[in-house]
Amino acid sequence: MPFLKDFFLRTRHIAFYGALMAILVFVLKWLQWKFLIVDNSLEIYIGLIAIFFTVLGVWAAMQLIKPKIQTVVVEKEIFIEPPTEFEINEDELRKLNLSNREHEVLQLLTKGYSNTEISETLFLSLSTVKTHVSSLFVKMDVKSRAQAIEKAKRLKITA
Amino acid sequence: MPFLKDFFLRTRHIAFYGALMAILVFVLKWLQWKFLIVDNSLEIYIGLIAIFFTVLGVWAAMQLIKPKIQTVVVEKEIFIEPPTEFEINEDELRKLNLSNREHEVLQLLTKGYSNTEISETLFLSLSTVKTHVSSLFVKMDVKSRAQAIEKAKRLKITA
DNA sequence: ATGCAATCGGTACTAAAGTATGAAGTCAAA
DNA sequence: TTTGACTTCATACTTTAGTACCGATTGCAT
Repeated sequence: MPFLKDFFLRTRHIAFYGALMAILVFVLKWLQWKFLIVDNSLEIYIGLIAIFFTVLGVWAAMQLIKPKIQTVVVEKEIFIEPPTEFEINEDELRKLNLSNREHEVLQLLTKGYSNTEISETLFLSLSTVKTHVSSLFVKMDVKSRAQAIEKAKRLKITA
Repeated sequence: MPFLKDFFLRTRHIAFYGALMAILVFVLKWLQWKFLIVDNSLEIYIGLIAIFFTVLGVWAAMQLIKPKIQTVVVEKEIFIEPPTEFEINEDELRKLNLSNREHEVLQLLTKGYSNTEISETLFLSLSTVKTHVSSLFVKMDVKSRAQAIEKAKRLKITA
């Protein structure tokens, strides 16, 4: 019973437990006297005792049970990038003020996706993709997807 | 009292607890009868009850509170060479086996130039540029200038 | 409630890209 | 010299990209 050992090691709680026991004795004595008078309520008395000590036991156990510490090792892959530190240029990206959807489209566009491929990937109509792409070009100040890809790569605003 | 909720949720233990309680009632009745005869041992009786239910409470709590597991996630950094196609530049470029003119066209193409702009820059006809671009796509195994730009940038085969 | 940006979608059109095929000159290597 | 790769250019065609306008809905902030 390792928790008992821990229990006695918690010396700073001994005084508290002592006091608790003292109070308990008083309560029990009172209950004992009262129910001896009433006499036929011994079952109730015992029941109360049982409930009380059950709760006490639960409470004690909760205090004493130390949480099991489970160590999970997660392998975090880190790619070495010899030539340049690959960092997305958040500043430049923010300057463009792209909407979420436009940014998604840009990600695929810079991977060489055609408008049709983008529409199939994002479950959009070709029309919608064209709309997003056009507004992208305006915001990026380019005139073709080729320029958009070149600029996005140059400014490192894509993953 | 969340553990009470859990207690009732553990339906497969209900039968066991029921049986335990039945046995307990018998024991109590026997103790009650015995100590009512002996009468002066009520304190011992109560003490046994208290100890029993304390132990019961502790035991129950230990059974029910075990899901309290503290998980510590430790990230183990594993360094991985990025896809070995990072032989970069000259090697990959040579693999493509591009002609001089094709390489020139590729340089401009990856800068976002249109076919017309390339033709004007290199003093070629639009037709010639298209020819070069088409053979470029074959050699680079891509299907559009967008893919060509993406691949060229990825393989770092452009200036 | 009203305005606004974002999102989605459409039609219609133009521009550009891309394919296929052929022709012709150059130039180095077999 | 013949062969083959490279280069140049052309025509004809299909496909994709891009532009311009439009309408509808949603959600958010004033």
